[in-house]
This record gives sequence, structure tokens and C-alpha cells, in this order.
Amino acid sequence: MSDPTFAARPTLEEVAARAGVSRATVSRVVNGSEGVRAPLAERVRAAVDELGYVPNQAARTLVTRRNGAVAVVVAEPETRFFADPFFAQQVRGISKELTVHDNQLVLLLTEGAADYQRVGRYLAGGHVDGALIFSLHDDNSLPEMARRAGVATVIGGRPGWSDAASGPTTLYVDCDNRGGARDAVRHLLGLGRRRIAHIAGPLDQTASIDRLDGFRDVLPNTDPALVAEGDFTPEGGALAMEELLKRSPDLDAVFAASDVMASGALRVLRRRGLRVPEDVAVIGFDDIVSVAEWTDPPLTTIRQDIEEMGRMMARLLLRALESPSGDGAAPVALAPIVTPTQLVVRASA
Amino acid sequence: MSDPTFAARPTLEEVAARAGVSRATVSRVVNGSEGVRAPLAERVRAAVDELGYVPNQAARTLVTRRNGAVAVVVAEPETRFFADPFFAQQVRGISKELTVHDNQLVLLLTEGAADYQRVGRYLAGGHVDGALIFSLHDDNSLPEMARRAGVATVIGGRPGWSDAASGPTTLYVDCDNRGGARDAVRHLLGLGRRRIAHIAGPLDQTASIDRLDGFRDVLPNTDPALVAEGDFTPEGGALAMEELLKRSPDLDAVFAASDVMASGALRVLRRRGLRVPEDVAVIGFDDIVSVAEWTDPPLTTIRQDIEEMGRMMARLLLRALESPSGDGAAPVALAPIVTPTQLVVRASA
DNA sequence: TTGAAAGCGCTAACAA
DNA sequence: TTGTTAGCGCTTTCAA
Repeated sequence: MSDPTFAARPTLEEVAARAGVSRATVSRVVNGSEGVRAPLAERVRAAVDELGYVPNQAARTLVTRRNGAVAVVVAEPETRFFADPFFAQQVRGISKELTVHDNQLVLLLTEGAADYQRVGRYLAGGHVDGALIFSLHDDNSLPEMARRAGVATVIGGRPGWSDAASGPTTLYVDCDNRGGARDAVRHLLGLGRRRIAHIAGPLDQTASIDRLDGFRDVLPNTDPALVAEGDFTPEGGALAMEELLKRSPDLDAVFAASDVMASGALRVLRRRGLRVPEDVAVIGFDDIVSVAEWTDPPLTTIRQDIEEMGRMMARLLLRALESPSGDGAAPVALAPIVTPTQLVVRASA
Repeated sequence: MSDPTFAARPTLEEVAARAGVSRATVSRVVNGSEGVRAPLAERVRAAVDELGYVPNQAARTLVTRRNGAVAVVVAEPETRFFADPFFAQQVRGISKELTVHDNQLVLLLTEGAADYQRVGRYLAGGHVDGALIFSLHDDNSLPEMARRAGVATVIGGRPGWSDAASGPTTLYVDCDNRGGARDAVRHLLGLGRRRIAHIAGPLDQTASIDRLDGFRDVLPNTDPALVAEGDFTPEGGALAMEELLKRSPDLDAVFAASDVMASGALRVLRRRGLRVPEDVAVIGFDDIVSVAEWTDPPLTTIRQDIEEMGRMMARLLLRALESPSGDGAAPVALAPIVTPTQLVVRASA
């Protein structure tokens, strides 16, 4: 072994020997527990520094049953996960919050239902203390696996299934999709628009459904020809826009269920020589800054604080981990979170 | 405990009891090792199924010293990491390859040098078997930490420092940035362009330097006014383009060091009423499909197989983990990998 | 306040 | 081929 790299890492035992104390004492100092006299503690700390001691996590986990790690499970083709800035921001928030609480983020990407087995085994293997699941479509098999594995879980976005009467509350974090959609449509109405179209997201996702519901709350009698389904990509937004223009050439406003789709719609409008917002007002959803501020014209949209939602997911999960997890004692604030949205007016509407 | 969730997970011991064999035998069956007679093995497997036994990873790690997990460390503000599709694709490739080999991906995001300590502790804590590091700027502190922690490492992109004479080879995966840049410039020359400008990436990154070097290989006497530095964002590309047009209004081609910057440049050109490619030919680098195919006009670019590079990083690391890691025996193919690039002609040049 | 000792669940010699 | 046994490095009673 010429490589110093492979010098065995020091153990508690060695630190104890060096400091002339017992393993137990070192453990106490390292874990910051009370009741070690200052000078002794000092000696231990010195030994730790000199040896460059770092606790072995596996050994610790074996006895504490805590990993200090949380899985982020994405039940979506990876393509989609990475293509969509929405996830990125959310993961960023999660990462930050976990870091603050000294937890690690284990990323579990699934390319389809075939990978669920693997995820299930992983969760059951006790690698992680909890899971944050993005299960976009109406499929609860992943959360169900987590439950069976005894892993606390928080879902990103309102799940499409309803809790069985018996089961515990499913924790999730979502924004007020429906309310936000209402605000969007009202804004367009306030601008005097009367032929308002909607580019919906894929209608097997609750976010899409809720936004469509919000749209209909305000415009209950909308001509069905004024609603087209996209897929949260720019291409999908463009296609939907073309469809809408074909069906209703007289439309004077569009509410797209995401900024990304709105950007696709804007391209189509420009290509057709339609002016935004003079001829057609356009409003998006999300306020993905890198998209909304860079479209031409910049996009009016409904803002949700995506990164903050990520933080909330992590925080909620961490809190669930702390909680007694018995029946009676179930304590404060272990409930789904729905965050408010906010209209951001730029140039497109 | 009303929640079935918290039923203690079965241990090897319990499986052994149920199958009427010893723990060792169960372990052998579970780990697929030879030399267990078929009927016995069958009985064990049955017990495993009935009990829903899943091995406890912490216990296993404690004795095998293997985690089956690899860290992906990103030494870049998270903003950048997520904003840039380049990373996304690379992580995707990594994730796929790790999955195939039953390894997990632990994502370690750092918001700045302040987080390095945390990463260092994590690596030293034996959580992971190896690390894939994206250390974009000319800073080797993260790889150095990994080395000290005894964690095998592969760098994403050619590192900016050179190996100390003594040290082991630093493993990395990169594409042939310099050669790709030469191809780009030659393509523009072949189109008859003579005033060719370059929008470089941040010049503290080797990828930027190498691409600039490639540009200069072909055009050694370029007017310095024809080179501007960007930052790999669309905004940076736009700014650089404006600067170039101010300094050299007669330029007839631009080679941008990334598709994302090229997209910013295209915006500026369009705004100025310059036609692409008639007035100014534009070529990018990367072939980020979601960008290059969606610009107006679609972008001619230099393709690198980013996802494949991610896979290669993972594969190289896994191979390094297998290898004896002593001195003499250092075996096959444990060397940096440089992948070829390829010109992709679309409409912009 | 400190130390001794018993495991956590598993793998891997070594014996049988 | 199977079982017995000794740890892996740590935390945590329990005694001193």
C-alpha cells in the first residue's frame, strides 16, 4: 500500500486510547452529551483532532436506527425530471433544508414501474429514515411501498387518491393550484378579455386538474373548444396553442397551466403574427424565472414559491421523523401543507 | 403502536429460525453464494418471502466496508447546477449506470466553500464507496478531501491542476473540447466566413479554456476584439454578443462555447435585425437538444454525448472500486477518458 | 462523572 | 455442505 489514502480510519477505540479514557466517554463528547468534565472533554477533542477521527456512520446507524439520510424518489421518466425546472427548484429547496439538519439526500430515479421493486427494496433496507416522493400520476404504489417499509413519507403535490378511512393521513405539500388558476383567469377578465382559452397540463395529474377546476370556477360555461391539453413541455404548449387557434381563431387570451407551456404558446402566436398582449393576452403558471423573464414578451404568471415548497417538504418529513409515531400522542402540525400563490404581472397580460 | 408500519423488520436470525437453519446459511442464500444444497436453499428462500426479510444495510456495511452508494458532489452554487441542462443529463447517465450495478446515488450539493467541510466529513464518515466530483473551477480542494478520506474519485471534466509527480493519476471524463472547437471553426471557415468571433465560457474552467484554445488553433491570429467571455447562461451569451457587435460590427460568424450561450446570442442578433445564418452564422457547443432544436433558427453545434459521459464516469469509478488499489497490480483501463465530439449541422450555420 | 459490557444485524473465517 | 463463533464500530444501560 503505497497510497496513504488507504490508511485505516481511526476508530472510537483509538481515540479513547489516545485520550486515556473509555470509549463511552469519547462517544459522549463526540455526540455532545452532557456530563463530561471540561478538562476530560478537552483531552478527547484534542485526540479527535489529532487523529482526524470521524464516526463511522454504519456502526452508528446499526445501533441508533437512524441514518441521517432521506430519499428523494422520483416516479417519472428521468427525462422529464431533469427537463423540468420545476423539479430542479424543488430539489434545491429540499437539499438546503436537509443540509441544515445534517441530513443527506439520496436520489432515487425511476425510469418506470419496473424500477419500483428496486426502490421498494432500498426503502425496506433501512438505508434512509424517510422519503420524499414525487409521484405525479395517479399511482400510489410508491407511497404504499414506503408505508410498508415503515419509512415516513411526504408527497410532492396533492396525491390523486384519497386516504383510506383507516390509514394515517398522507402528508403532502402543494400550492393552491385552484385558487391560483382563479386569480389568473380573473386577471384576464379584468383586462377585458372575453374569449379566454386554457392550455391544461396532463389531466392525470392533480396539479393539472386543480388548475383546470380553477379556470372553470370562474368561467363555468366555457366553450369546450377553448380547452386543450398539453404535457408541460414547450412543444406540448405549442401544439395545444395551434389546436386552440384552429378551433377558436377569435380567442383573445390564454391561460397556460405552466410557464414552460406558455413559452411554447408564445412562439406559435409570434409565428402567426399575433401580437401579445394586444391580440392575445397570455398568462402562465409557476413563475419559473429563467423562463418567464426571458420570453418575448416577459410572461405574466401565477407565482408559487417552488423552492420554499421543497424546504417545507423536507421540514415536514423531518418533523414526522421526530414525532412519537404512536397513536395518541400525534402532535402539532403534522398535516398536509397548501401554500398560497401570487399573481406576477409582466408584459404578456 | 397501532401502525403496522412499525412492526420490527425481521432479521437474519428470525429467518434462520423459521427455516430451521443457521444464520450463516441464510446469509449464503441471500448473498447468492455457492454451496448450499438446493432443498435447503429453497426452504430459506421461502422463509425470506414469508417474513418479507430485507437485509439491513448498516449491518452489512459495517462488516463488508462496502456501501453500495456513490456520492455525486457538485461544487457549484445549486442555482447553476440546476439551471444548466448539461449537469442534468450527466447526472442522468450516472444514475442509470449506478442503478445497473445496484449502487445508489447520494447527491451532495454545495453552495460554496463553506460547505466543503460538511462534504469532507461525509466522505470521511464512510457513507459512500466513491465520489463523482464536478469541480468546475480551478480548485482541487474537494478531490483532495476525497483522497484523504480514502474515497475513490472520478472528476467530471478535465481538472485544472496537474497531478503532483507523486500522486496517483486523477481520473476524469471529458470530451475533446479542443478538437470540437476546431471542428466548429473549420465549419464556419468552410462556409466562407472570415470575421469569426468567439463567445468563450468562464475562463477559470478548463472546458472554456480548451474550447478557446481550439478556436485559436485554427485562427491563431484572431483579433482579440473578436473574443468575449460569457458565463454559460443565456444572459451571459447575450451580453457577450452585444459586446462583440459593438467592437466588431462587421463580424460574420460566432462560435459560442455552449448552446445555452448561443441561444442568448441569437436573441440579440434577431433584435438587431441581423439574419442568421445569412448575415451572421452561429454555432454552439454541447448539442443540448432541448435548446439547440428549439432556437430560431435551430442551432448548428458540436455534439458531445453528455449522458454517455455520465455513464462513463460511473463505470470508471466502479471499476476503480473493484481494482486492488495497491501499487503494482494497477490493472486495465484505469485512466482518464476523453470522448470524441461531432459536428451537428442544423440551420444556424 | 466515568467505565465496563452488552448488543445492533450481519459476514466470514474456521470447525465440524 | 452446514454450523459456530468472532468481530465490524458504535451507543447505551448499568455499576462503580
